[in-house]
Amino acid sequence: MPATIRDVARASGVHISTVSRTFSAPHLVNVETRTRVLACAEQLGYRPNRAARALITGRTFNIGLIVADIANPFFPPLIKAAESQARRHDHHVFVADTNEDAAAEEELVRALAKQVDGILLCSPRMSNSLIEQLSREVPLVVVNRQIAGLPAVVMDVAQGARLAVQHLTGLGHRTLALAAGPRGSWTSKEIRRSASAAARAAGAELTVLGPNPPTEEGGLAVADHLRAGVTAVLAYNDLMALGLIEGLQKRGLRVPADVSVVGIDDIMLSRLTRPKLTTVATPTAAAGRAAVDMLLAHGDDRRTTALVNLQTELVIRDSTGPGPGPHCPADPGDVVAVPAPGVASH
Amino acid sequence: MPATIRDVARASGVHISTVSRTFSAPHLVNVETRTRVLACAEQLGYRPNRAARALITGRTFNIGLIVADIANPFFPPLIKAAESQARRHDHHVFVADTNEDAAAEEELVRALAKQVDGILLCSPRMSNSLIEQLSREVPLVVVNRQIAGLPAVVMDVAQGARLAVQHLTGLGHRTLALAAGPRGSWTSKEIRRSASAAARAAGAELTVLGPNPPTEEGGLAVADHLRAGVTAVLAYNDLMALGLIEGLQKRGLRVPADVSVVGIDDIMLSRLTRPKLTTVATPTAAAGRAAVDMLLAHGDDRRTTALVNLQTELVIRDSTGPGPGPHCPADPGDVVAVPAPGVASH
DNA sequence: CTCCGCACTACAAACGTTTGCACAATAGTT
DNA sequence: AACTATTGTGCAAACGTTTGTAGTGCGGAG
Repeated sequence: MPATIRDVARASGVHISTVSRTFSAPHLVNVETRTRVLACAEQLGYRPNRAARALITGRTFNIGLIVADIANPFFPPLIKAAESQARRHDHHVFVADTNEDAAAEEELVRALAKQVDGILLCSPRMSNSLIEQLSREVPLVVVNRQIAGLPAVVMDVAQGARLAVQHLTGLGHRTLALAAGPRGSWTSKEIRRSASAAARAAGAELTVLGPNPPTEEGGLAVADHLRAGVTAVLAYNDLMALGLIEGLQKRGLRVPADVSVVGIDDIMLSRLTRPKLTTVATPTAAAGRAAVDMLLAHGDDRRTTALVNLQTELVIRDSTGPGPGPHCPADPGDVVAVPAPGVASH
Repeated sequence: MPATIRDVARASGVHISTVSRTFSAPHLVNVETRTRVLACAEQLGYRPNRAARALITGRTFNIGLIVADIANPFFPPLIKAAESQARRHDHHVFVADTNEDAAAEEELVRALAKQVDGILLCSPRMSNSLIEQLSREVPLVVVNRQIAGLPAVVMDVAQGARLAVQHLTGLGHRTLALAAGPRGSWTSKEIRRSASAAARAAGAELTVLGPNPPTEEGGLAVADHLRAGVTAVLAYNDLMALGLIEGLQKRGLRVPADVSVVGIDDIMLSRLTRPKLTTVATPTAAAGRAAVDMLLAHGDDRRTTALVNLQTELVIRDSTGPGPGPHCPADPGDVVAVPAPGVASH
């Protein structure tokens, strides 16, 4: 029923190859035949069939986007940005949700592989080796994970975690806890590493609680396992931080009077809660755009296994306050900006 | 480079058609050849090329999902549910975001049409007639809009709005306002109609403010235009309600002591804010599942232009309190349950 | 006048599948 | 013994494109 290239050819009295070229290589066809063809195409409502085109060119003009959990407010801005950037390159986006399940990730990558020109793997929970193997089957850009030899976009959560810990120790907190994220999360490892180092450097104690599911419930659970004496907690993400606050308040502790809480991500949510959450802002939209750009540039120049490292920023709101120790203002110091390629230009 | 059906045929010493049938009609091929073929396929890492299959069968095993704004927390649970339901039917999901723009909707439907077996159009802003026209080009299921003759899944926001208004008038509020949603939203019209009727029935006054963008900012703006004397506001959605509360507090008004606020949607967010939001819960996940089921059943039996009307529910939390008038407990009355097909069975 | 190059277009072979049809071989009826 | 089913497989056409190659007609250079 829908018009094909053949219908257009018949209507305009040319061969199908001429119609094809009218769309894919206009400069090769005489201007007056071209306009005639275009007119017929327009009138018949002809739209090239991408499946057929993909079959012969091998390019689908689709990209896959695999996330751990769409319902986690961290992802939608990233998805949205990736999508609009993809559209700018005339691509469409398949979104898939793994429910934080490593096995589902592998299956989805394989299922999507044939239908897309490449896949954005966001916050993967798979092993590095599996990711490397998959990247041989389909172009891959990894987001929120750094793997040697693979193109990746990461947010500098290490820097963010350090700033957060410095902020807390600067406020006089000496006994800190880290509510870690899920097993398999590179980000969680980074945060742990960096937060531990920063605490040690400031002469504070930091105990790690976890792994936890990166959700409100995960944060709630942490509240129950918090040792007495802990006066400040850094959470793997905002959702956990909010759950944690909820849990602390349920137990009669006040935030930030009794316990300070810092999140990571700066989801929209965090501006609306009471107290407003102090958090490490991650540039998720920029990450989405940068990842798409890398994926689509990848074809031109496959050697470039680039790494984009996006700067994070500490946003101080109302969930952190002075601790028991001496108060010394944090040193905003050595923040290093690494602009994302393809982001600056827009 | 990737193995094709031909490679498998060669390896297992049969014709390609036999390989094809091994996957698409296993009962037609001898069990021992079948196992041999499957073994070869497995070993070669063969995965059928969906584009090629789509070309000849006309079925892509993909569905499109078009939403107004992924970053609006209302949508992710719907997307997630739709996706997992689609996967249960061996389908994948294209997600597209229109940025609340009617023109983008049309373009996206057309662009996706050839790549999918059908499209879920969520909260469309287009005109009815345009939607009807598009539904002739590609199978469509509309979510959050009721159009005669088209399959649709709607949430019974009319009922929800009525319950909300009854709740407020029952608390003694006499001067109400409705913060309307965006132009072109069927849901907003429904809410307006129903809320007005309910207010009239209770002898209360209800003024409509809007249209507004369905965002936090939209709600913030409404706070500035609120007439003195209004003691209760029903918002088009939770995001606006939260923005509204923010705005009211900025102006020194307390919620619910001075003004009561009710939202619609019950996004996760609403449980975490202070005060916790009283809201009309909409079963978004059920809607996503039901819509997918309708779309995929649609092929079997094209005559059934079904309508699924999902029940909503008033969730009373902390953002509503007594008004100036006499307090009379609301009548929970005539709540009608319309279970979604395909939901009950899972 | 001939030959070359140029601009344009037609032809046909692919891309990886599915599927109606024909054929062979086997088993079951008369 | 010659039939008819039945089962399994091969053959080839189709799906809607792209693209390398060949062919046409033309203008200009020699």
